[in-house]
Amino acid sequence: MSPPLPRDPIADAQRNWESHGWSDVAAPMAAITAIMRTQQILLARIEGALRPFGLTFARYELLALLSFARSGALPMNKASALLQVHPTSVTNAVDRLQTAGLVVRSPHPTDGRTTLIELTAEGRTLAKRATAVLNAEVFGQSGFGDEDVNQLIRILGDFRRGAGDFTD
Amino acid sequence: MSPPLPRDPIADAQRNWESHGWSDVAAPMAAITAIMRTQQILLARIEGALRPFGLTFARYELLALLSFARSGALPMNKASALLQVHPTSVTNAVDRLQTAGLVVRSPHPTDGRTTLIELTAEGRTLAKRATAVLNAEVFGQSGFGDEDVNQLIRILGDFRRGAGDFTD
DNA sequence: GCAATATACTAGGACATCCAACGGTTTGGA
DNA sequence: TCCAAACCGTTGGATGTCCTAGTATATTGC
Repeated sequence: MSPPLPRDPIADAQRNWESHGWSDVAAPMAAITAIMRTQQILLARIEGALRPFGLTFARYELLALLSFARSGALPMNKASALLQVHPTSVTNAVDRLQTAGLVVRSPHPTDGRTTLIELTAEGRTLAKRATAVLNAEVFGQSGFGDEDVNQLIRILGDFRRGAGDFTD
Repeated sequence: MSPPLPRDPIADAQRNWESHGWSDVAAPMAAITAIMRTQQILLARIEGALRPFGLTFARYELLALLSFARSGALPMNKASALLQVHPTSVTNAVDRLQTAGLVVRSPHPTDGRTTLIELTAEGRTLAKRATAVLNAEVFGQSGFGDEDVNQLIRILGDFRRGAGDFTD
């Protein structure tokens, strides 16, 4: 951990934007930059909590998604759509999870094109243990106030809907 | 662009958390996951706007930072601290910017350990043009309401201060 | 029924990030 | 004064993401 800076670099950037005649977009610039930095901080916390399990965030998300599917199995394209990541990223994650014995690939019974990803028993127990740690160490100590959490869910939900993630 | 999902996958995840007895951390989980996804969307927009200039977001941030330094030059460790990224990331970015003729490395006049990064004339003009495009295409059309922007700046500012980014 | 189109996954390359480790430089305490 | 500790930037290795292209399978239209 490097020591804290004496001043908020994003607030400084916002002031720089304003003094250069870009006042109309200075605030959105600051908000977007803050989102970038916040994501970086949160990702580091999450990956730190998952490291003892040999998981990354991408692989954990896939495990968690499978653990919520009633059958414990999903087609790869479905996983790609629900996680909002590129199909190649799913392929990469499945490769490593399969090597670790946490999931297995199996052919789709009727559609020869699609591949099913299925949780193994070890995968299911590891997902449960990893979720418990994430809940305790990250989500339970997020640093956001309760009301701020609700604001974030609403603001970012509006944004994601507007960006075409979903229609609700 | 894949078509929008019929339902918000993050809201579904929040419901799954609640139905599994993790109601106390379901909301922060949803907020944090939403930040992850929002960052992904915004990063894709930014990189799309910068691609015509041959810049990535990391390289643009460095160019912009240098353009605001009065002398147009900064030590690498200073840039690393202000951008909140690892020194190796700065090394990587400087390598590519220098190859593109946008910055040059120069030795520090008094401290033999440190290297100064300095904007070239082309680097300065490219930074200005790229900023204009980012302002017009990304920051000016963020999709966040004015009041939401202010909320984000405050909420994420509080979070970053609490995470040790700065003391203000 | 067969060709054309669409869909699903894989392969290889480009980038960025982090970590661990390594020489070169500076600083501060013995 | 001198040597150990701290600091600075770079290198190499591992991960993850995206993109383009290619291969195999399904579906559609004539």
